[in-house]
Amino acid sequence: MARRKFTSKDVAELAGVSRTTVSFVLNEVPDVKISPETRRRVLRAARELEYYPTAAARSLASGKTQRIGMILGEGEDRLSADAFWPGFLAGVTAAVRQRGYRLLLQMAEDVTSHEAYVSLIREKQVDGLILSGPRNDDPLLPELAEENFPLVLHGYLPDVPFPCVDVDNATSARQATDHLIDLGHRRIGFISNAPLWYAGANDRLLGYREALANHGLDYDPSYMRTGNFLPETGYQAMESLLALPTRPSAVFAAGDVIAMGALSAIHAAGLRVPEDVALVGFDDLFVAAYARPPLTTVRVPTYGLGWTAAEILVATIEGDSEVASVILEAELVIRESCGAQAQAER
Amino acid sequence: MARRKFTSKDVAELAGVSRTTVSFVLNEVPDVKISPETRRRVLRAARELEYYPTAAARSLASGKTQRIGMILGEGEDRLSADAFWPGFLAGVTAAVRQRGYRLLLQMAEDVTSHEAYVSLIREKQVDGLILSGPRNDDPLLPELAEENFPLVLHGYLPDVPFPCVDVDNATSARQATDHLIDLGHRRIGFISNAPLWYAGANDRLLGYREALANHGLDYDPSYMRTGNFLPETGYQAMESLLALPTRPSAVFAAGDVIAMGALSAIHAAGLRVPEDVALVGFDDLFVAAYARPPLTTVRVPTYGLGWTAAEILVATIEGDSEVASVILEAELVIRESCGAQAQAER
DNA sequence: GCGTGTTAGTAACACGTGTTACTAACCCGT
DNA sequence: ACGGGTTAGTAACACGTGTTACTAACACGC
Repeated sequence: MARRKFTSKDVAELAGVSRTTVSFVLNEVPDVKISPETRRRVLRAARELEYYPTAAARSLASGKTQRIGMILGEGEDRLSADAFWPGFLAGVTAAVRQRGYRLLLQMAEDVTSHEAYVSLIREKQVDGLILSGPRNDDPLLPELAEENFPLVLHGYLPDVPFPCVDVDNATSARQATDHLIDLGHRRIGFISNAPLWYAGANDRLLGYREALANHGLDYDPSYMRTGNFLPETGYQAMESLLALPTRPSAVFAAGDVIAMGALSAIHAAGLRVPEDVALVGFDDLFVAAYARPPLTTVRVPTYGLGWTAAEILVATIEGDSEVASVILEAELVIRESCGAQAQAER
Repeated sequence: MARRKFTSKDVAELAGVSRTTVSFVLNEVPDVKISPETRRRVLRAARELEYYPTAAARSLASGKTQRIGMILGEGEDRLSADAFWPGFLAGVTAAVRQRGYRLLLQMAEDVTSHEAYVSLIREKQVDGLILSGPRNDDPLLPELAEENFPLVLHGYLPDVPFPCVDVDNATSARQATDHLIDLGHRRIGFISNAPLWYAGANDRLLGYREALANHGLDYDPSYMRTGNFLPETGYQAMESLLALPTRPSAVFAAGDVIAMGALSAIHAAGLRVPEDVALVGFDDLFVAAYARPPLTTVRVPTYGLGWTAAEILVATIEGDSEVASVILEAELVIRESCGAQAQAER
């Protein structure tokens, strides 16, 4: 059967000191005087017994859990299709571990029901929370702000009292659209990656419109479609764009999953990419590089976003400083679907 | 500032009962008599104070954490590329949540160092563990077995005393190869998804060889290559296969990521899929359906695997019964890269 | 009226740690 | 020799819950 679990009391007895001393030594409490000799005895005893302090007892006594929570707010169908958050999660776990924390992962079927994370917070399961894909109508956010609960949002929201971590969606979308315009396109369609009440989706639309405006092009709403995470929605959106009297010569699909659906629709219509329709995506998922043709897209530093979010959260928890939102750079990755390479060869 | 956190003592006072009674009522302890009247008073008081029991205190007293851990053992580079585990993780979280548990996620840079999860277990952070991609030379496994620590392995290992959850790699690989043979191919190459000391990778090779043997075909080692998770390794493997004096007419790439790399290599060599080289993958990642041509592959029920692993683990923890390993079915998904559709149209 | 159950509830201990307030011993200058 | 400061360490309480052993009140059969 399971061998006996040793407690700090056992360590204390073996080392011939009090339990208090054991705690002082193992936690390296500053400003407390312990002779090198006893310190050594305690460490040796702890090692000999393979002593690990019980997490629950430690939490209870100290009020800290050394855990942070992360809520994935999107539906499960999206999760399976979305290659975004593996990188994000990898970044979070790496940063969190380096700082001596652990990660509690929770999925919420829809973001509106915050049932998922109130209990996490109220039960004191975690010291802080990373909230991914939040909506600003969540009534719990102001309350948590008032309590000074450590919270970091992934996905920028205006007018929230929490630090946000995100990519500059508007600027990146503008650059992607600029690129298509520079290649000579004038009728450029847009397919959003998600409904526009997602701040990120809306920002990408704004960047697209800004690029048009900067080049004296009118924004024509009939060239705009909204996707909804899944490739099928991209397929339908592109189908409908291709059915227009004068179809766009290029399309900016503001998400690679959507772009993959759009790509299928173009091929299904018997058209070629980029000759008949140029295409640019967003996210640089794994799939983008291996599409036919390889997809020009905006590379989002998922790992960096995760790492940064976790860093900020831990800093907030430990009161290191006043931390603010961080906006990371995204980079346009030019492959073949936009037609730039073909044009360059000419 | 943070509003005062209420304890069960506060609930007891408000309801005019003892703290013990509060505990009995809220935990619905069986075989204990509480009058409906007081039960109602307690529930009302708890609701009024928005009482949530503190997780740490509960764990300490009961010895249960209501948490399970999960270790992702692969390198981070693989994680970013791999669309396998989002589905798996979604399945785990869903099952776990339904059973009233939470999920602690931990990444281990390499599987051999079990440093990552000994502390999880010894600190009693979790009641049980799901280990993904384990190796059977881990010296800690026998020790944990002796302690009866609840553990479920994702990825089948022979001769381990723990329940495993996996897909039947050998059978599925055999079926995939059968399919190519049925299409008339005789020179069929093989590229593994990972080094062969991964049990899963080796099983897929065995299935491939079994199919050859069943049809009276010789296994020719010069047609075998080992991939290593990343698409580049698939690219190189395929390049080297194409350079053979008589190149294979079909290739079974035992992982979609590898298959994508292989696909690139075939195109780069100026050859067509499936006309010049037929290709079959494994996993049915998101990318498979959107490759050009769409990839014929083996669909692995990632969500189901995750769900099942979690179910088994919780059952083990709660001592529900003696549970054994579960092998789920994988299904061959026929698209275009194998050439079956083209052949059917003829 | 009296033992025997049953009902409804409670007092008290256990869980394993962090941390504050206190002390005993020793050093040192005068 | 003696007060004041430093060193090295400890006793005791706090954290918030689960749970066992106990009791007071009441019903019931005879």
